[in-house]
Amino acid sequence: MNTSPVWDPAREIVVDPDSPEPRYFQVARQLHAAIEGGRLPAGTRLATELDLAASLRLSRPTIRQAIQFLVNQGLLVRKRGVGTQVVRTKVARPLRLSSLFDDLAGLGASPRSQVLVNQVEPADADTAALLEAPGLARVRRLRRIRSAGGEPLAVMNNYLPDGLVDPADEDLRDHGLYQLLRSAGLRLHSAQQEIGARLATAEDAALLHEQPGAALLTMQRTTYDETGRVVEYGRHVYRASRYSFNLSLTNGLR
Amino acid sequence: MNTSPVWDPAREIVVDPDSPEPRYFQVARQLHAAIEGGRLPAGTRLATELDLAASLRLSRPTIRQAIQFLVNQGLLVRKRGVGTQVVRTKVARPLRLSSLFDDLAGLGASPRSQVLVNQVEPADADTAALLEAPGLARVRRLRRIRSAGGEPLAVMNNYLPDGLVDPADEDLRDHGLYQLLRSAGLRLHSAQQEIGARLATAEDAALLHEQPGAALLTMQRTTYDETGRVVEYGRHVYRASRYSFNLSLTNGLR
DNA sequence: GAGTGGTCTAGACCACAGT
DNA sequence: CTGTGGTCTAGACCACTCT
Repeated sequence: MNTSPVWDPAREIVVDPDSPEPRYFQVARQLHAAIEGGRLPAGTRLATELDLAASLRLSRPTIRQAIQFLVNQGLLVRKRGVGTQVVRTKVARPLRLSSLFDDLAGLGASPRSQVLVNQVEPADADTAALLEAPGLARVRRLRRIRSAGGEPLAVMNNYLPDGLVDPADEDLRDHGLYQLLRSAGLRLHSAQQEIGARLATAEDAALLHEQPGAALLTMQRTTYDETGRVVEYGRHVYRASRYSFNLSLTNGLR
Repeated sequence: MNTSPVWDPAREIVVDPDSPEPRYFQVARQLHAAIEGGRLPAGTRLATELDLAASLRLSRPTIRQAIQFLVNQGLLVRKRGVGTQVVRTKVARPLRLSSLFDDLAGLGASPRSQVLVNQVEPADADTAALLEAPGLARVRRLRRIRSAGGEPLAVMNNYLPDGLVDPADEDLRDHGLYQLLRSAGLRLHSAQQEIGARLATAEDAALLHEQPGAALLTMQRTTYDETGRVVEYGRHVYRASRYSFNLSLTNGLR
């Protein structure tokens, strides 16, 4: 017995064949909105692919493309012989490679950066190795204090190959580094992160309004673009009393 | 000018149309192997989709499905009007939802668990809330010390709804919890993790061979199955001097 | 203009789940 | 058995990139 309701989308989803937006994406977007908006509650069974295709006057592959898009995001689950259901998990967003700035902005915490260092320097061998660019002559070094609500949260140190971006201090004050990199036309592809912990030194403590010996989170990250170049290397410390890393993971669970 | 070599796969990829393995997957698997094995070096341009289809005697949509599969994994990059290239990043695995046990086993560190608690208890209101099951009467509680190379690494506390699994202490000693859950037929779907840091209490210190006040990493995780049920909630502490979290992220970079 | 991936169609047969 | 999603084909036209 299956008592789950079946949702008929034909009344709610409208596809404009003349729109430049792909039809599969129009369907996926409106389906996504219906799920997020609660009009398609968790557990709802979708109409079959053939029914959807008939209702929306699209071919089945197009419908499948739309559904697959949402399955990849973890919003829908398909089972052969059974049907397609809305996943019951509340937040099913895939893990994003995000920056502290984006995270805080998403929370409405009005993040700010105080720029301590923003300059191009000769690259020593260690730094060049971290950027995986052995012959690199010059690097841009950034050192910022990130605050929210008037309280310091983190000290962030970044190294970038010279020439990628040339941000003014004001840019860094109001925008995340990732945002600036994307604006410069870079396509970020992947990153390696290492998250650890250590005790605050006297210098950490002074910058972060903590006591020496307080618990700090550390994060080191190397970010790559599509061509495999290192775009940025960062070493950051966060006040454990005021910050933690939150990850939403879907798919590929081992 | 484009000096990138173009790889002709016809010599290396063999598709058996009578195999139960889907054809698109046969192509994707062998392409994946060629990339991992170095026969398809980073930066190589693939033959066009039409050429591949002709060479392998498959239709273009099937070829596209194979390529899309690897694009989703971050191994290939497609650009309209240009072509498909092997990504230059070394490690482009998507972030996996993995357990400490899996991580250590992958490193050949021969992880072991000492089981301190493995029993079913009445569920109090707080625990039921953590498992998002308000009426829950009984929970299984686990408390384990995870060690590798004779040194303790972490103290792990888990809560599971009663009835999902009934592991013997020996199972827990030699297998990760995720492994046991999958063996029980559960399909893990997503998880929410929070990573933080704090100082070691006297109890932490005794269990982990650390000094009180040492830096510890903390991780809390809620794991969901496909139907949205909470499968497991865990609160763990790790010795920051001997452990850190390593994440490989691809796609969805913000 | 030539070549590439992006989208779309209208079918077909198969594998699996539930009855 | 019926219904579902999974796979596959052989075309078509469009949008973008580079020359």
